[in-house]
Amino acid sequence: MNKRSGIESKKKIIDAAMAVFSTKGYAKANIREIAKAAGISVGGVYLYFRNKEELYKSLINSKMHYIGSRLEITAGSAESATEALSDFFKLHLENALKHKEFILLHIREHGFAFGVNEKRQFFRKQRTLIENIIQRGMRSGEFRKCNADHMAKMIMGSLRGIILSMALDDDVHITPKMLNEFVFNGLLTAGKRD
Amino acid sequence: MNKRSGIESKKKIIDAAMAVFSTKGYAKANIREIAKAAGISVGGVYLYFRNKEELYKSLINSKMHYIGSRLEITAGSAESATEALSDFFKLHLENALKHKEFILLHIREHGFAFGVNEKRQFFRKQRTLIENIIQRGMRSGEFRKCNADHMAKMIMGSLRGIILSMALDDDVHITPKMLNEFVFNGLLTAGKRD
Amino acid sequence: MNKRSGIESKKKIIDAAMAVFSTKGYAKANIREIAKAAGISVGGVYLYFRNKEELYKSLINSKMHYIGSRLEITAGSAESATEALSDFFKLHLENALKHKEFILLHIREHGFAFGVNEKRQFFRKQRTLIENIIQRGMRSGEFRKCNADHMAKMIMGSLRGIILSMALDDDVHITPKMLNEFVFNGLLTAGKRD
Amino acid sequence: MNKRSGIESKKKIIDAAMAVFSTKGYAKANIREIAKAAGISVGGVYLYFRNKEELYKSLINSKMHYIGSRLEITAGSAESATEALSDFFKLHLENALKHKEFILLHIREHGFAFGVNEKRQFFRKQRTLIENIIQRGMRSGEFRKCNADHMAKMIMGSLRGIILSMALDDDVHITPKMLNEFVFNGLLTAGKRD
DNA sequence: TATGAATGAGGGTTCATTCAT
DNA sequence: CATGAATGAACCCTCATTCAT
Repeated sequence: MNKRSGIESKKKIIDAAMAVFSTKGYAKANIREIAKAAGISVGGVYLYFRNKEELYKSLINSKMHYIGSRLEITAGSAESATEALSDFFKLHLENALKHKEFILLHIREHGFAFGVNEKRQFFRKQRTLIENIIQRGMRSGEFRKCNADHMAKMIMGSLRGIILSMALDDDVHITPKMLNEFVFNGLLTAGKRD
Repeated sequence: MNKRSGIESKKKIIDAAMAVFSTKGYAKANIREIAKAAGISVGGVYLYFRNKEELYKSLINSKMHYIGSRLEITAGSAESATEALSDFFKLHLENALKHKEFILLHIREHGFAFGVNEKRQFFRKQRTLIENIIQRGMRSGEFRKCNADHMAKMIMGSLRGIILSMALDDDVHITPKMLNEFVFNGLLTAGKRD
Repeated sequence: MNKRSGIESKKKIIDAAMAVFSTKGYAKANIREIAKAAGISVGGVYLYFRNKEELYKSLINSKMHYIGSRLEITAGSAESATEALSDFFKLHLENALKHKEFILLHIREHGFAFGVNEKRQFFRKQRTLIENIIQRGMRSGEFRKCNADHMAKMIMGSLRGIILSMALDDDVHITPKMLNEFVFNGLLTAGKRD
Repeated sequence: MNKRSGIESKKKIIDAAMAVFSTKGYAKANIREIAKAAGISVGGVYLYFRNKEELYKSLINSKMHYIGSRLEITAGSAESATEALSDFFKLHLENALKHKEFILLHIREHGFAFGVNEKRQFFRKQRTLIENIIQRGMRSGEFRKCNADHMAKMIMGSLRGIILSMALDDDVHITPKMLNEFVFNGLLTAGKRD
């Protein structure tokens, strides 16, 4: 019965839950293990979270807000669309490395269970960000003419997939530079492009 | 009750399991429901599969082999690298639409539970396919010089992510044409490319 | 895993549940103990009853219907109101002895938990029966003039209390004859009555 | 926080416990709620009562002694047995209205859990009181000859049941006058009595 | 082959009780 | 005296798995 500040305990639980949930997924994760990993009793978990679902949702939301806010802030301060998109990639890849386990959990349970709407919103927001950058790039002549909506969807999808690959496959590591080159230049030789 | 051939029963179970697993995920799916959906008794399932895990793995493998083989076969018959890659995309996107529920299951449980190695192998095989196409394209002068390994990883990642987006987000639908344009031409105006 | 007929198992559970519930009350009774007493596994209980509450309600209802129906049937066949009431008492006291443990449970949880309405209805029905007999008795001149509604309530209350006493206090045993004498004659000497 | 005298706190707890226990029954009542209702901390409860059981027993005993003593005192001062019994009924019915919630708790948990002996003793004492009154009445010629022990048991049982009905069924309200009439005169027309 | 009743370990959750402050 | 975070045993319920038929 070590006395800890409530905030400290809550934080410990969140960290432990993150580890366990992302390793096992929501359904297979169990409270006993989370409690143990947090160095707290089973009942202790229920002091801070009403139930398993609440704990999970709280986890997802807080992390998503944290990441989301960081991504938003940096988007505006770029000089050109190219640079903005480049920054966007850089941030996402950095985040991917930093929150690898969250990414896994996030993707794994996406579309299932709860918090679906929050997740969908998160991705949609990111997509809108990209779309805006693309339109800016087309206006400034940096980017070729294309359907910004479609392009944004593809780029966001690609980013997601690349991040997923990095999280899942140990031998995949994509740097911002590589990603830039890929997205900006495409695969064809200059002369072959339409 | 009804005498069925073993193969018939097994097939029914697999189909039912696919539906249930992809809807609920591995952990929340339960044998009772699968049996019911297959029109068979609970015990009947255990006549064909040693346990839940076995059933799941068998599912993943059979589907993965089926899809994988179809993808492999068609890869060789293209006239140019550009066409080969284009075909590859087309096939994958078609598959994605056709086996949407499998894709979801596949991604959801990827990296967790069992069958991880089989899944990894599947993706690696696909990556190698792409890598070969890229090298062929570079030799023929179709594609610009780049690190084929890196590029293959990025393309495979992108493809995965785009397929994932299509499966998860109702408002995302990417056509082969859109994907070609994106991957081949990149985002920059012709003049801006390096 | 002894194979029993479903009905046999269900009956065993009901008997065991009756014993445990009436000994401990609803809240303190636990499924493990009921299962054990029924010679069945915990999960087995849930094969026949959706949950603890369902088991309890099923118990109460079936028993109440059984007892209620027996009481109803015999009420009509009496020659006089005196005889009818006398029969009514006899039946209730017999029931009390026969279903002692149920009586305890019934009273204990009355007004609490679930099945309250069913219980209330049961008592109200009994009261109406008595009221009818009283009115018949007053019409025939057997019974003195009184408020039938009030009288029925008092008689039903008395009966309940006497049965309760018999169930709770080991040294209380009331025979139909004693009860008749009490209810019919009252306590006063003949000359003192108004 | 607020310094209170121990006695004040203890009283608050007892009142709160009475309310909660009688609403939910012993098993479902919980200390947290009692503490809250008493405006005291959880730990505070344990300063005055060793545990839940102790609190409950203390509750029952104090209330029972209080009620019991009031009933005893008034019993002696009656001029006739008829009046004594009448007073007895009046007091009990008054008590029933005044301590409705206690009655419910009392009956509900009677025969179970703890404090059984105290409860039994309480009722036995009341019964003895009635028995004495009956014998006095028979000696004075007020009451007809009967088995005083049996009669006392029946009267006590009836009283209990009537009080129970009043506590449980909203539509039952018995006045002392009604009860007197019932017990003293019985149901039969004067001429029909034996 | 096929059935489905039966098993029992294990998971989510509650709550009486303790104790550092 | 008083607090309330922490504990952990015990409860209800689920479900993969078995096996007598």
